[in-house]
Amino acid sequence: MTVEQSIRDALSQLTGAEKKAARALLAEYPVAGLAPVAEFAGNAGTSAPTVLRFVARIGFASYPAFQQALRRELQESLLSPLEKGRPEPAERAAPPSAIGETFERIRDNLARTAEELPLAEIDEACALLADSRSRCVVLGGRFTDSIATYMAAHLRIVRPGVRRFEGQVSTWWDQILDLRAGDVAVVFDVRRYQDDLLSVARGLAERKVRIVLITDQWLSPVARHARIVLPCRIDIGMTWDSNAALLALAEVIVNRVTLESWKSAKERIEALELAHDALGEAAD
Amino acid sequence: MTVEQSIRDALSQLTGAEKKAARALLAEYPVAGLAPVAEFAGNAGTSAPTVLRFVARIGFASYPAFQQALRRELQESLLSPLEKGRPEPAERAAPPSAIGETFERIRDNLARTAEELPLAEIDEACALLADSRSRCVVLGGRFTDSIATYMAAHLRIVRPGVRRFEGQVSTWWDQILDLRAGDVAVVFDVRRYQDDLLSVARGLAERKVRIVLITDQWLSPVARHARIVLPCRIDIGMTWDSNAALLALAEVIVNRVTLESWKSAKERIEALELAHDALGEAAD
DNA sequence: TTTGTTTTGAAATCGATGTTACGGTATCGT
DNA sequence: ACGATACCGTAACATCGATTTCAAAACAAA
Repeated sequence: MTVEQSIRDALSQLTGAEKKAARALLAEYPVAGLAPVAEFAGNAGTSAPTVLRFVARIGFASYPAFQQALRRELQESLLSPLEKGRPEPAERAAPPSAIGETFERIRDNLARTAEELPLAEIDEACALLADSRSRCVVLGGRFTDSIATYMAAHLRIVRPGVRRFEGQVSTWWDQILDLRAGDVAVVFDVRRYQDDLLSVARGLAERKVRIVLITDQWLSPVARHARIVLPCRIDIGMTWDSNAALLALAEVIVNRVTLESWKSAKERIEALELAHDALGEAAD
Repeated sequence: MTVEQSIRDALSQLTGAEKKAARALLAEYPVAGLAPVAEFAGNAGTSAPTVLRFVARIGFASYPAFQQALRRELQESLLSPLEKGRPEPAERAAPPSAIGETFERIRDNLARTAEELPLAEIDEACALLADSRSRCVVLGGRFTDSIATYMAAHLRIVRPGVRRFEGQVSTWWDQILDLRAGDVAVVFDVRRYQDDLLSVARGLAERKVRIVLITDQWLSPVARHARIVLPCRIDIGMTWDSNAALLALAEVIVNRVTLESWKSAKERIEALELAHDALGEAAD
C-alpha cells in the first residue's frame, strides 16, 4: 500500500483542514511532503499541528517516519522506468527486431556510461596503474571475474607486477599479504554485490592498498573503501544485466595505460611476442 | 545548471571523502539528498561535516537550501516525465577527450556489428543452444577465453550440460572425448588467431560437434569447421583491439536463449537463487 | 623516515523543527 | 438560544538536526 493510496482511502474520514493538507500533498505528490512541516502547512493553507494530525491519521508515528516512507517510495518509482524488478520475459515476447533492440540498449548503456563517467577519476586510475613501482591485483565477482581476468591479461603485458586473485576466496587472504601500502587493486563488483568481495576490499583498505572500483550505477558497497569509483550502466531490462560497459571501460583504461607507459610497455610487448613466436614455431 | 551537473563538474576538485558523498548522491539521485544530513552521511560512508562541506562546495549556502533546490528540481522533472532525462546534446560540447573518443569507437563497433550480423545465423545459434538435450562447451583464445568464461557462467545457469574447456590446452583433447555428435561448441577466436584453437576445432568437427564461432570481421580459420559464424567489429585503431562487441553478442545470445527456454530456465534460476540465499544465510 | 600540510570525523554548540498543551472558535443537536 | 462537542491554530516546549570547533589522522614532500 503506497502512501498515496492510504491518503485516498482515508480522505473521507479527514476533517476539513486535514483535507487541505491531503490535497496539497496529492497536488504536488510527493514533493510537498518532503518539505518541513511549517512549509507544508503554509503551502496547504493550514497550520503545522493540522499537518501532523493528518500524518498521524494516515498511520504514521511521526513526521520523519512519514517523510522516510515518501523517500523510499520515490526512490523505487525512480528506478522503475527501466528497471522495475525483472520483467517476465513472457510479455516481452520477441518482436523480430529483439536482437537489434538489445544491441541498441547495450550501446545506449555505453553512451550513458561514457557521458557520466568522471574523467578525472579515470585519469587518476590510469596514473595509478601506469606506475610500475606499485604492484597491482585484479579481481571480480561471480560474473565480473571474467572481466577482471580479461583486464589482467592485458595489463600483465603492459607492466610488471600484475596479479589476479584467483582460486577460492579463502586463499585470497593469503594473497593480500603479498601486497604493500601503495599497491593498487582493481575490483569489479556489480549488483547482487558479493559479501566476500566486500570483506576482501576491507582487508585491502586496511593494508592501505588503493582500490579502483568498477561497479554499476547503484554502487557496490565496496565503494566505501575505494579510492576511485567508476560507475557503469548495466541495466538493459532483460533477465541478465549487460556488463559490456564494464568491459569497454576496462579496455579504455588498458589502452590509456599502455600509452602512458609506452616506453616500457613497448619493450615488454615486443619481448613477449618474440617468446610467443618462438613457442609457435617450436609447435609446428 | 542542474544540481547533478554542478556535482559532475565539481567532482574532480572534491576531496576523497567529499567524493564519497557526491557518489552516494548520484547513485540515488536525488532521493539521497532529501534525507537528513546524518542519514545521508551514513549512507555515503562518511560524516555529517563532510557532507556539509560538500554541499557548500557545490555552491549552496546551507543544507536546507540544497534540499530545497533538489525538491524544486524534482518537482519540475516530475511535471514533465517525458522530457526529463537526457540533457540537450548541444551543451555537451565535446571536451575532445581521448577517453570519450575511444568509447565512441567501441560504440561504433557495436553499431556496425549489430548491422552486419546475420540475424538468421543468430537465430539458429540460439536454437542450438536452447536445446537442452545436447551438451554444450564454451572456449576461447588468449584474451577471448575470459569472454567464453563469462558466457559459460550465464549459460550454465540457464540450461544443463554446459562446460568450459579449461586448463592446459593439452587436456582439452580429453574433454573432447566426452562430447557426442550433435553437441554444441561455442568458440571465440579473434585475430592473432591461435593454432591450438584451430586444431581443437578440427577435432570437434570430426566428432560432429556443431561449432558456433564468434570471431572478428576477418574471420578466424576456425570458420572452416563452423556451422555458424558470427563476425564482430573489433578494431578501434589503438594498441589493443576491443572485444566489447563479442561480449555484447554473447550477452544478446544468452538473453535470447534464456527467453527461448524460459520455462526450464526460470526453474533453474530460482533453484540456484534459493541455494545461493541459503549459502548467504549460513555465512551470516 | 620526519616535517608540514591537508583532510577528516568526534564532540560541543546553536538553531530549527517537530511536537504538545491549551484556549478560542465554529458546528451541531437540543 | 444555549450547551456540548469537535475542530483548529497560537504559543510554549523538547527534541533533533545543522553547523562549528578542534584535535587527530592521513597524506605529500623533503
